[in-house]
Amino acid sequence: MDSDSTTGRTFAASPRVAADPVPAPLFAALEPKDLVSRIADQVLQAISDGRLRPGEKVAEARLARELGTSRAPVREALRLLESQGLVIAQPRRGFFVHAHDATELAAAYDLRECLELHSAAAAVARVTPEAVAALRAQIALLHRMALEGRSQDHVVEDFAFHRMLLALGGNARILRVFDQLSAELRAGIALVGKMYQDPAEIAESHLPIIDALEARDVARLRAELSEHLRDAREVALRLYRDATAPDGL
Amino acid sequence: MDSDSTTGRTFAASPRVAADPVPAPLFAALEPKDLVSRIADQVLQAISDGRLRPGEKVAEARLARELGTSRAPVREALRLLESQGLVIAQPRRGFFVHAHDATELAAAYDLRECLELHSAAAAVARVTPEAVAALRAQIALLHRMALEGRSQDHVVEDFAFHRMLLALGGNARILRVFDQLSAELRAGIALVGKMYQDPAEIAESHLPIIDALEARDVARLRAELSEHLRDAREVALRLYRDATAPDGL
DNA sequence: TCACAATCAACTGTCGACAGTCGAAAGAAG
DNA sequence: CTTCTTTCGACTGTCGACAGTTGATTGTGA
Repeated sequence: MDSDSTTGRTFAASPRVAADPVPAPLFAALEPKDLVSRIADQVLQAISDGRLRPGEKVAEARLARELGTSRAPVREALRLLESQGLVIAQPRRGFFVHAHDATELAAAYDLRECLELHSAAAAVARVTPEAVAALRAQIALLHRMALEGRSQDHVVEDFAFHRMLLALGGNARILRVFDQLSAELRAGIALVGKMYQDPAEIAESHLPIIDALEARDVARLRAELSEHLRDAREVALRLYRDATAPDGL
Repeated sequence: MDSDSTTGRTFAASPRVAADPVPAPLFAALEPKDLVSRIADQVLQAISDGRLRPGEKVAEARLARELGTSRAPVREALRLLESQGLVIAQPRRGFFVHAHDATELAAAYDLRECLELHSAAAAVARVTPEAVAALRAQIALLHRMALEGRSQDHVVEDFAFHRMLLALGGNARILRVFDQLSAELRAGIALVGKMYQDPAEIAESHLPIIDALEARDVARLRAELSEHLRDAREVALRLYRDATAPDGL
């Protein structure tokens, strides 16, 4: 897995894009073997994998038993995920995996478009040949995932690509919002999983974005991103409806 | 206090702007007397008031003693605030009030501009005479705060105005990000507190925004917002530097 | 007086426990 | 056989406790 821990407590940014003016730390801080973070990651994984389905209850007592810990760290981990919108707490009833509706999904994509388009200007201003190379490498990776049929990883790396783009913008705060957002969206996408658009085609569709970035053409970059994201939203919404409609009837 | 609980667990949106297509609930859900939320609000208040200064340690044991509760709910509340970036947990060391630097402050304002400009288009499309009236009423409130010299409340209501504007956009997800963001910014602003720009002038400066909105002129609204926010950022950054420089030397 | 080591109080991470609550299963009444 | 009531298991909210750690204080030697 290439993205960060996605629990909102990001310890180190992706090292592939030297976007921030940080002096490139030689050593990443040892991940403090934080029980809470590990539990949060486990639950996140379970949601992303679809082992925990939307609306399903996440009983802290049961989770603690299975993980072999006490309930205290489990509760804290769930609160962490709650603030990210992945689970919601109903007082005296427990935690439940957040079940999104189409409206929320659309809103999330709208927010995503907002962030990415805004960052485009800064990205163009700060882009370097190395960054472009890294982005192209990421697309190559996407292709590989497509060929190997690893759709789950494909989604992950797709988001990683967009994250790199955002990182180029240099706004760490925006990056944090995107991380939260992508965790949610990935969880939503996990629902439909296999029946995804042709992955190779998706990989392809990122190339015009890189081209526009390399040409330092803000308007074109914005246009390409806008179209790309609109497509992604379209696909996601359609898949969402397909996945939920049969259950509803 | 007019804004919501700002702990990220928003139970009801501001009722003054009928932006969402929600059927206007007659009764707000009774606030579940959630110990965790109340503790989080207390700490948030303390940070906003400046009783807890940036960088200061927030000892959960001490907090629990003073609040008369056990440490468990205090820890959960602090985790909640951690995920909002208001405090940071250092493993085995405890929680500390997040001390922003100028870069982060600028990034936060950048994100804010991103959200508000993006929502402008939707706001224009969905604006109603009632919404405009509510916004004008809010500005009147701002004026009153200015006259009465209640600068703390002035800041709160200023954010409330912008929140109303965003609510008009109809994207609940964006609203959530803004709520987090404004909690952070308010905490930062609380630092400087009294020496704020002329409050009456600030209240005045919102009027062109409403005019552009009423005229349903997206471009003008964007321009006005952009200028307004750039000013706000300028002031905030200058105040920040003034407030921190003397301490540094 | 200053640098360094031993000491110690306070705090964090985690645990197990208890009371109250919720929802489902079991049982009674029609 | 259905519907309402009762019962019961499992779970949540909160608490106090214990072990290990941290930062500061005190004490020691030069």
